[in-house]
Amino acid sequence: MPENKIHLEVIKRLQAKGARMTQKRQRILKALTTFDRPASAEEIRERAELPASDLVTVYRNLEMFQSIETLQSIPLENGTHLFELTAPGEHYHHLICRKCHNAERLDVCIGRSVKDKAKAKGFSQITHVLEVYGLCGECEGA
Amino acid sequence: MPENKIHLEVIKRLQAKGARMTQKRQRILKALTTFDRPASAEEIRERAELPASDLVTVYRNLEMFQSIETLQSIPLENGTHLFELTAPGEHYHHLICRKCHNAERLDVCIGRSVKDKAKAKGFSQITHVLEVYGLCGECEGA
DNA sequence: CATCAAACGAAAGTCACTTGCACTAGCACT
DNA sequence: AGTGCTAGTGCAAGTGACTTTCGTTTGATG
Repeated sequence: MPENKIHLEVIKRLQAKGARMTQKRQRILKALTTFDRPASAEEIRERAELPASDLVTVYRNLEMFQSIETLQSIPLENGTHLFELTAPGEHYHHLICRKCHNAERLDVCIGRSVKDKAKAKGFSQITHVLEVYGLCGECEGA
Repeated sequence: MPENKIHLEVIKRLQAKGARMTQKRQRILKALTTFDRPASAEEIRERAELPASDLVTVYRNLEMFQSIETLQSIPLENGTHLFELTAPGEHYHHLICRKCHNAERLDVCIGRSVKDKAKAKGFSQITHVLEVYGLCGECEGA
């Protein structure tokens, strides 16, 4: 999805929630579009050229983007997260280097069968996480 | 696997690492065998009848059990973890209520295909996480 | 342009987990 | 059984990724 279209879709979804498109929000969104891999909150803050004190604003906006289903949070093994823009309502799975945090998408998804199973057991509001961790070729030697 | 056999297997694996079977370690291991679902570090501490100040010992032992591949750490959406004994070298996937943290095992595993893909991309020491979150029937109403 | 809730900013708080260090206790070897 | 080595423990303090509070600013709407 081209950056421009993402932008419009986000605005539409924000309005539907009674939320606004502010300057900071735009900068954070724009920064997100420049990454070719999932990034940490701190990396996003830097890329958006916001001062360190604005990390709180970054977190609040990441939460907002998640709530309108255009951002995905990817858990790392140490309990922290990386973030990545998604097509509205979509999500992806990744192969992530546990050292350098480089990540690429994996074309596996077990969403359907898993969702059916969970529903059959009386669960609602079902989400799932599937991430693969390892050491990439470059990090293995070091 | 019966509790007794787990115990022996754990001792064997500890010895292979030059680690000891101490009293605290035994209590924590025993406590782990009494859960029928993954538990938090704090729950494990209580079940092992250790004082609050011994939470650090619990964490250290959980780490040890993970290193000998008899314990699995299950990430929750909020960045915390639940822990569960496993058959040596095995791991499981779960359907977890994001409110009450009740969890049951799911008989899905994508380990093989995922591992092959990751290896093909030059990764080593590959692990993966697959967890399904939702609201269970009981928690949905509340 | 006025209004007013959404968003922001600074500072302080939370909480799961980790670390440093002095003390204790398994285990191997007499 | 005793002794020495080193893993393990206990306490206290530290870490770090978020979260909350509250007064101020700002963007959409009329």
